Amino acid sequence: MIRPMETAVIQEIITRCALMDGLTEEECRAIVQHSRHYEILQDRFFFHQGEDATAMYIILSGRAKLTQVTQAGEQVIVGYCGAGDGLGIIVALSEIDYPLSAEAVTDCQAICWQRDQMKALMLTYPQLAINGMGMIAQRFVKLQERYRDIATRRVEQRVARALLRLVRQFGKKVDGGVLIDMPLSRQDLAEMTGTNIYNVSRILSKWEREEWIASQRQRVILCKAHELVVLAEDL
Amino acid sequence: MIRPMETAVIQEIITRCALMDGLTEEECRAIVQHSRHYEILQDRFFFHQGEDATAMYIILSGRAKLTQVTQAGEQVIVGYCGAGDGLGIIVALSEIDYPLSAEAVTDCQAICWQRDQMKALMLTYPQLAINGMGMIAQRFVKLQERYRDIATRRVEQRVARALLRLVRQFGKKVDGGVLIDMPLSRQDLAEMTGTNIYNVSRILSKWEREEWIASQRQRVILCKAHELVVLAEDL
DNA sequence: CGTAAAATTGACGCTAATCAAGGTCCGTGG
DNA sequence: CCACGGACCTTGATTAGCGTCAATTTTACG
Repeated sequence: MIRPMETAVIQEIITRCALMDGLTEEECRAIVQHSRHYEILQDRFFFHQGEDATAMYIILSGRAKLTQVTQAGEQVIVGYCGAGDGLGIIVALSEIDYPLSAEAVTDCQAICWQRDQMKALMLTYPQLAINGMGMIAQRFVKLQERYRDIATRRVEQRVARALLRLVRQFGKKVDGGVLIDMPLSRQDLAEMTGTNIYNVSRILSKWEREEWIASQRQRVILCKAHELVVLAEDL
Repeated sequence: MIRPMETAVIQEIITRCALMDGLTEEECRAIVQHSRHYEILQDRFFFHQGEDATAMYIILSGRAKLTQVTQAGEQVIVGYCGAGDGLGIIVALSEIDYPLSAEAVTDCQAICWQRDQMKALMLTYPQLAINGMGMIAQRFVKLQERYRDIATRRVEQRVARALLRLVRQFGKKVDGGVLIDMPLSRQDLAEMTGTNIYNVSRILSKWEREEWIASQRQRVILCKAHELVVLAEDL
C-alpha cells in the first residue's frame, strides 16, 4: 500500500512544478483544490493509448513510462515521467484521444483534474494554459531530438544517449557513480532505442567490462559518465 | 517573381484554415489585418533552427520543408507544410527558440505575425490559442507516429510510408496515378526515413520495375498505391 | 528451494551502410 | 545550337552492423 501524502506536502510539490510557474501560492492552492488525489500501483496504467481522454495528471511521486504500441504489437517507449511532470496535458488543451499509454513503473501518487475542470481553470488562470503549452513545447522539442537520434545514430550511441538522458532526469548519487533511480530492464532500453534486448545486453556487457557502468537486473549505475558522453556525441 | 495574391483570395484561404476554426469571418478578417504578407523564394529559409523566434506563419501557397541538423552536419527532415499549414506556431505559444529550420522548396506565399502581436490576438480571441494548441497536438501525434515507424520498421517500409503520407498531403491526380506535387529528391526521401540515397534509389528502382510508381528526377508518381499500402502496413 | 522473469552469449544470416564508378538530366554561357 | 559543369540518380561490390534464433545462466521472490 502507498502511504498517503499530507496536503501540505502535496501543495509544496505542486507549487514548485512547471505547471504553476508564475502563479501565486494562493492561486496554486485554489487550483489544487479542484483536483483529486490519485494513487496508482506499480504496473498499472494511468490511461491507455486510444482511450477517450478525460483526465490529466501531475505526478507527485513515482515514475511513469510513456509507451506506444504498433499494429504488430511491438512497444515503443516515448519517455519517462517523474515528480512534477505532467501526464495527458496535451489532451487538456485539445480535443484528441490519448495518443499513448502511461504506465506506473513504481507505485505513483499524482493529482488529477478532469479535462473540463482543467479547461475552466485555464480560463480563470490563463497562466495555467500558457504553462501547459510550454510543457508541451518542451516535450515536442525533446521528441524531435530523439527522432533525430534514432534516424542518424548507431545503436550503441542511441543506448548511450538514452542512459545519459535518464541519468539527467532520474540520477541519484550512490557510491561508485550515479544510479538511474527506477526499474529499467534491457527490454526497456531496447524499446527506447529501437533495437532488441540482445544488442542492449551485449553493449551493456561491454561497458561493464570497461567499468563505465555497473548494472544488475533492472538497475543501471553510471560510473564513468564522461566516457559515455564522448561516445554519445562522437567527439 | 511571385505574382501577389489579392486580399480577397488570401482571406478566403485563411478563413478555411485550421487556425481559424470556430471564428467568424469578421474576427478572422480582424486577425488577418494584423498580419504581414510574406513572400519567399525557392530554397530560401523562413527561419533557422536555433534562431530567436520572433514570428509565426501560415502558408498560403507553396511548400516548405522542416529540417533539423545534427552536430555531425547530417540533415533530418521532420516534415513538409503546404497551404493552410502553420510554421512556428509552437513558438507563438511558448518562450523557446525555433527548434528546427523551415525552407521553401517552392516559391511560397504566407502571412506572418510577430510573436507578441499573435499573443495579444490570442488574448482577444481565445479560440485562436485553442486552435493553435490543436495544431501542435496534431503535429505532436504525427511526430510520435513517425518516431514509432523509424524505431520499428525496415527501410523499405519506412520509404513506403513516407510516400503514402506525402501523397495524402500533396497528392495531385495525373494520368497514370497520383503525383506528389513538389520537388522531392532521393536525398529528401533518405532524410525523411533515416537512410541514404543508395537505398532509396534501389528501392524506388525496384518499385518502378514492378510499375507501382513512376519517377523522374525530383518527381514521384504513385501508380499502384494499394501495393504500397500492403507493404507499408505489412498485411 | 523451486519457478519464472531477466539477462547473457554464441552462431548465423540478412539488411542496409559504405565506397566506387558511371550515367542522365538540366541550365548556362559561349 | 552545342558544349560544359554540376546536381541528381543508378548500380555493383563489399562489409559492418544488427536482428534473429537457440541455449544457458543468473536473479528475485514466494
